[in-house]
Amino acid sequence: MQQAGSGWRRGRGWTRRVVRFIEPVLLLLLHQRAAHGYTLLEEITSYGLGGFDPSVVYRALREMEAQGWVTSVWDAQETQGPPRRVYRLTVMGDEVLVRYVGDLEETRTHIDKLLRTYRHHMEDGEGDFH
Amino acid sequence: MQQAGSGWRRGRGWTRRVVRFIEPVLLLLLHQRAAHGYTLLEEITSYGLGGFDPSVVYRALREMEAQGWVTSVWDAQETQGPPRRVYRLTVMGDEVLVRYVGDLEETRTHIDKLLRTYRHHMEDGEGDFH
DNA sequence: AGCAACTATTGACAAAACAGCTATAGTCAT
DNA sequence: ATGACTATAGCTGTTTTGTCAATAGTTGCT
Repeated sequence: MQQAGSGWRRGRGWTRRVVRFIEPVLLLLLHQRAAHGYTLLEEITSYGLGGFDPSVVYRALREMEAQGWVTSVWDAQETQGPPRRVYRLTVMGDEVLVRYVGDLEETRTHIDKLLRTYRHHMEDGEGDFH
Repeated sequence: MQQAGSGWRRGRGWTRRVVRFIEPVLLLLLHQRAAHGYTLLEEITSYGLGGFDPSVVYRALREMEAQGWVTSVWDAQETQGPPRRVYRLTVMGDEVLVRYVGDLEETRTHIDKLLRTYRHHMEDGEGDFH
């Protein structure tokens, strides 16, 4: 417990924002189209994720497959590089995505409330510290 | 790794939504007014937190005090029950709150993007699974 | 033929995050 | 005194998450 600065988010990786955010993001991307791990690795950057080690994505995919949310097959067409797995959403994965969406809507509601309360409190002339 | 149902959020506690969400919530509440741990424990429920063990809140408060974000004194007026600590935001805590707010705005942006993409994809007639 | 660069995947490890349980203790009403 | 309620702190175990290292196929140079 060091006292460096205000201690704001000391440490390394801070790409994470919401608990298990990578799962709904991957499910959504696979909901749109089947894809390889490497492709997904690039696409998740649009959701504020990424920048971290590829193993994070591959692990998430493997775990989701173990849960039955996605299936994978080796890509038939050997485009370039080693054989790649093509991940595809299952019906169960589709259901999980729906639940994740509902969950994230709730999360957004709470974040919104915090942000609104903060701004509202600021406007009341409490902007200056005590 | 069990296969119970779709495995949706199996386990115990799931009050958590955003990483370290309890910290900005506590900072915001203390920004509004100094308070006791027990009071805060009740107030955080409005932000989707709570339902968990009180030790979670007290631990968070102690850690934030160690970081210098809050200070505490024993309450002079012995209202009822054992002596209570009154927590108060420090200037540093105020700064950290500002950064947390910015961080949460960014988080909300990403959640919004996911939710928008999902709905947009649904409207395109992809509502039915494959 | 050899090697670097790129694509792809997996496993092991370490640290951070987090909640539950337990212990302690003061006050108040019965 | 005893149980209920308020209040705080310490310990422990699990989950989550990120980094590093290992393996390996393909392509393009040289």
